[in-house]
Amino acid sequence: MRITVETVARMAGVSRGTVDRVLHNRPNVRPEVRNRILEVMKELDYKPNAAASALAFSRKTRKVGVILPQWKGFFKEEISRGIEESRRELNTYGIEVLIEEFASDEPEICVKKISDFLSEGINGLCICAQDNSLIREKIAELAAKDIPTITFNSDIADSKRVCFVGQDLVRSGRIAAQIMIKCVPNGKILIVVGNLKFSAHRQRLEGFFERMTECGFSRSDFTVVESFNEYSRTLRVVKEKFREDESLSGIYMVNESVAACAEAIKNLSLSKKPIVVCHDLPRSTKALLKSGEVDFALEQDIYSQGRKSLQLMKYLLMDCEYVIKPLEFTQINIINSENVEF
Amino acid sequence: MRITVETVARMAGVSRGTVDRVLHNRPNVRPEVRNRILEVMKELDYKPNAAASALAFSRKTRKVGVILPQWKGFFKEEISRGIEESRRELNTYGIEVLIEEFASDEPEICVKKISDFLSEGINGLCICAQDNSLIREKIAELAAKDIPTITFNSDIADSKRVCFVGQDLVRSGRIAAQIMIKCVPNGKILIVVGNLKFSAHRQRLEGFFERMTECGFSRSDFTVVESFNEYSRTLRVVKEKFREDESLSGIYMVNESVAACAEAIKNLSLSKKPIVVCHDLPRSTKALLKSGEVDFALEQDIYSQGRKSLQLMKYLLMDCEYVIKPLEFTQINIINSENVEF
DNA sequence: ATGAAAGCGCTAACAT
DNA sequence: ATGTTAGCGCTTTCAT
Repeated sequence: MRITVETVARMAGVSRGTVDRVLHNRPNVRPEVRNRILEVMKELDYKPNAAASALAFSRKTRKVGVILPQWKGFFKEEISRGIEESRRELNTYGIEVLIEEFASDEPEICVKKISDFLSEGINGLCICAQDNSLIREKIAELAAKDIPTITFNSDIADSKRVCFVGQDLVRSGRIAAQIMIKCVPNGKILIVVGNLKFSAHRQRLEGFFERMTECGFSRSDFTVVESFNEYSRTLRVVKEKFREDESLSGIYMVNESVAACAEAIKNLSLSKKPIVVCHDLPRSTKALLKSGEVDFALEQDIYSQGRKSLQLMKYLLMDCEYVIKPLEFTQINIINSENVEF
Repeated sequence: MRITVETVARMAGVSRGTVDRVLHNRPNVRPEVRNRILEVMKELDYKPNAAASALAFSRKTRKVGVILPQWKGFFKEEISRGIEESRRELNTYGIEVLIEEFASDEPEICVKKISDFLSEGINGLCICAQDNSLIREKIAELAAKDIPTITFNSDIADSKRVCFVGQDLVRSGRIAAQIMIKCVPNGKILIVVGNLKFSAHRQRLEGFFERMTECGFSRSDFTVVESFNEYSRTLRVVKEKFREDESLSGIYMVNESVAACAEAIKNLSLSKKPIVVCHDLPRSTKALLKSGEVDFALEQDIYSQGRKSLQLMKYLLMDCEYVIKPLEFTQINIINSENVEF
């Protein structure tokens, strides 16, 4: 015999309605009755049937808003794929997913979009946006109305968000360092960082230096340059640095212009190609791994980030017992020419 | 308005029952009616509600048998964790999961267990067992009775199984080679293989040599020894080889005695520790990664293998449109000291 | 504070 | 070959 709410209700001498109230920590149950039901549930090892939950829950429809930066290309595709996959599942639960994009340098527009969502009556928000005080305040406003926010891919620190879903940046830097240590045990390393104003880039560097220091390297083993994520500038500075110092035997790319770095190295026609470690895995980087111009890439798994944030939102809306940590880190995969997937 | 079987049925001027028949490719629908329904479904972009499916499907209960080798320790724990997680979900679908273990060197016992499952009336089988003709025949017998079999972790080649869920062994060897190439660009490499009679070990070696050759290495750059997965023997041969040839600067471990290799190297107190690349990630190897005795491990993700095989079995039993490939490869992760999880 | 009952979308048995 | 109908287990009004 299967154990259902009915079984529990009968055993506890109450109705299904009351059992349901206990199951979801809802009010209007006498404490003694609540305890009795809790005991029966434990005794029978009762587990609610997720399919039945979903179906019944779907009677009342809810809405979740998703805000994305108006990017194009790989990042957009991957994050959309994750969102789309979850959207399907959430629909099964009667949760509608609304998606809006905004130019990442216009936080006012972003806030406006959130306001619009609010008038549409959203019950939760998933947002990928650069840290900004206007947005931070808006999240506080939602929180005051009991509308949970989840940030993903890029966190809005110290905001009233429920959690952040994304990469552990410091750790990703440490992983990169560890790879470098094994491939370049004693040469000098060039670090090309996009922009030291970006906290994401700073955190990666921090992790990288942290691990390098633990392994006995010192600051003098590294040369750091900022590329400001511009192709031509990157091309130029990388070439310059290699001409200045022939002993450079590794490059760590903490920036978005991986292709420019690769190009620079190609142009230099060095006697020994330096080891290249970079972050993220757009199609261009996949090609560079295959051609051998990049040796290792650390993947963000943007797809999972989109998916997981909506998934967690679902739990939130259904008040499941699932415990959500403030930082929900996604896996960091090490990719080389042999385990890239196209 | 939500699009349900009802919507489709009305639009096509038929009943829900007929729509359901079309949805699951069941007989007794006139071809013209079937086509009309198919068209309406496409037009409305109808997607069945998974929760409702699961719930209704669960009315009739089915059974799936799982056969595992009687191993202890890490492998067992991980595979069980995967099976257990899926078991929960399958229960939601009214699918009962029966689990049996057998000593891996006694295929007769294994066949007997399958027979027992058969009398219990299983509707599908997931099996992890070494390739063996007795088992292969048994799988054919099940197939004749329309009971699908899925092999996982270790395949039973050329059998009537629906698919194999596990690692792409050749590819895992290639990934190992690529790491070696970057860490040991011109030293010699010692390859410690468990047993050349194991096709799994041979396939990994094949992939390794394949990639090495592509990159200009030749057979003379490698020394291969068989360890027969015995601790003391491994310890001895590894020491021997290093004493014979001081230029060895990398070890590729295609065997189960990673700890023995690590021990050997420690004992030798070489001036420069060789780079160590190995397969699988039991707790002992995690510790060796942390301590720096092993540099890279290629993870099998045994957990996912257990989970995925039951997941696919569910699709099979529900005749979903999901397309199952004969080889369902699981991800191969590269692990170093900084991305191990304990 | 608790109970009763309707219904979520689908499947399968039964009826036609 | 097709239609009708009774649930699957849970949530949520509405009564009491």
